[in-house]
Amino acid sequence: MPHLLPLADEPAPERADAARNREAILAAALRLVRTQGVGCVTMDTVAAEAGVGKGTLFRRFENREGLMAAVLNESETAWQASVISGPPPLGPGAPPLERLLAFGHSRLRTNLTHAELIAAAGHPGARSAAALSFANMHVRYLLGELGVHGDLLMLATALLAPLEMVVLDQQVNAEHITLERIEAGWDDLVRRVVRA
Amino acid sequence: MPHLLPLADEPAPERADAARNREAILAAALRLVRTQGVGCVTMDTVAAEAGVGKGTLFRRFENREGLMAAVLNESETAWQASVISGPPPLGPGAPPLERLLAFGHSRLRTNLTHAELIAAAGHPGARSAAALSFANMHVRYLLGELGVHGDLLMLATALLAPLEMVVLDQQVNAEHITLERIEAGWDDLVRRVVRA
DNA sequence: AATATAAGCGGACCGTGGTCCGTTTAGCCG
DNA sequence: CGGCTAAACGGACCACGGTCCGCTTATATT
Repeated sequence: MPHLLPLADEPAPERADAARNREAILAAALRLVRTQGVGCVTMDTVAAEAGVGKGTLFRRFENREGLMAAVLNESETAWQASVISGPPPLGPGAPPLERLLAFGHSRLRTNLTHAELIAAAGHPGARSAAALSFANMHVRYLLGELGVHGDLLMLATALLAPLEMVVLDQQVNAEHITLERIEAGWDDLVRRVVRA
Repeated sequence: MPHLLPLADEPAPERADAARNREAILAAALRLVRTQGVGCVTMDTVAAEAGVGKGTLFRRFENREGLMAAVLNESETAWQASVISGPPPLGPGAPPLERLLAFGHSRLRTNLTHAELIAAAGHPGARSAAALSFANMHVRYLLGELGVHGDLLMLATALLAPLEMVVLDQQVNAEHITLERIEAGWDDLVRRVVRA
């Protein structure tokens, strides 16, 4: 019997070898994505590169999408940090409207930069609500600062939606709309929503 | 040498057996989707059900997504018809704002209804720009009627974006937001954009 | 009707994502 | 330190999407 009773249901601490493997896999995946491009990274390849069996890989990361989501998360985290505590106008210090506009532009570029990875991470449900929910929370906060009234959750979602890759991809790759026009369009949308 | 010179580059008329097979495949796919659900419909199954070889199937419909897009298209077409020439407020006859609101609600329900199929048809780039571009054009038209000024293409895209399945799925399945709230949120968005 | 030919056909084959299960090992306890 | 158990491992195995290529057949032409 264990000395310390498990409080609530802790997700069971990861065994040392498990942790080591998780890191090895993530590192391998990151390396391969960088060198070969997302498309060429197969699960077998990653397993080989990480020096583990395929089974291990699938136990740590539920499936390919999960692995890609984890890889994507590396950069996502850095981006979130720069939103929370980076230099203005993206970070704190600038007036709310400027911050909101900067946020949109930054998100736009970031998404476009990681387009392949985002596609491979698939369905946002899989890539944890985390990313999406962070963005939503931040926009909601800025809308609040701007004195906007109404259902802020919905409003934030509406502002974020046109920045989703599904939409962006269509605009950029099928309709050949320039980045500038998309940015301008988004700015316009924001101004209409906040009635500035 | 042919009697009639090909004007421009006609896409070469489909051979009779080819046409027959295309229909057989589509019918089989439709039947299977209805009875088994989208997830259980494999390409082999469809081929078998249609009584054709796998190769044939892949020649007619580039890939699984293409086939699903074709199946989806059946209902999509009917929906488009009801938008263009159905009864008001969705169809013509009602004032533009009412039509726009009705359009959003209808689109919302339709997307939710075909959620699985839309996911299986994947990437909107594949499911031809057609569907998306029809919706965009219609919204643009209604915005024009409403006397909205600005980059209507972008505005229409912004209004359509929150109705995309990626967004809806997140809201309904992860955040458990009610349909009514989503509708209300969209109505609010529309009113802000058109400044009604 | 006979012939030519390009379009179409089908199913063997392949790569990749994902599962399963017999074997190994980390962590704990006496 | 030796033994025990649950967790983790790894690679054989499977299913499904997608390709390839030798054979068949619709259609046009005479």
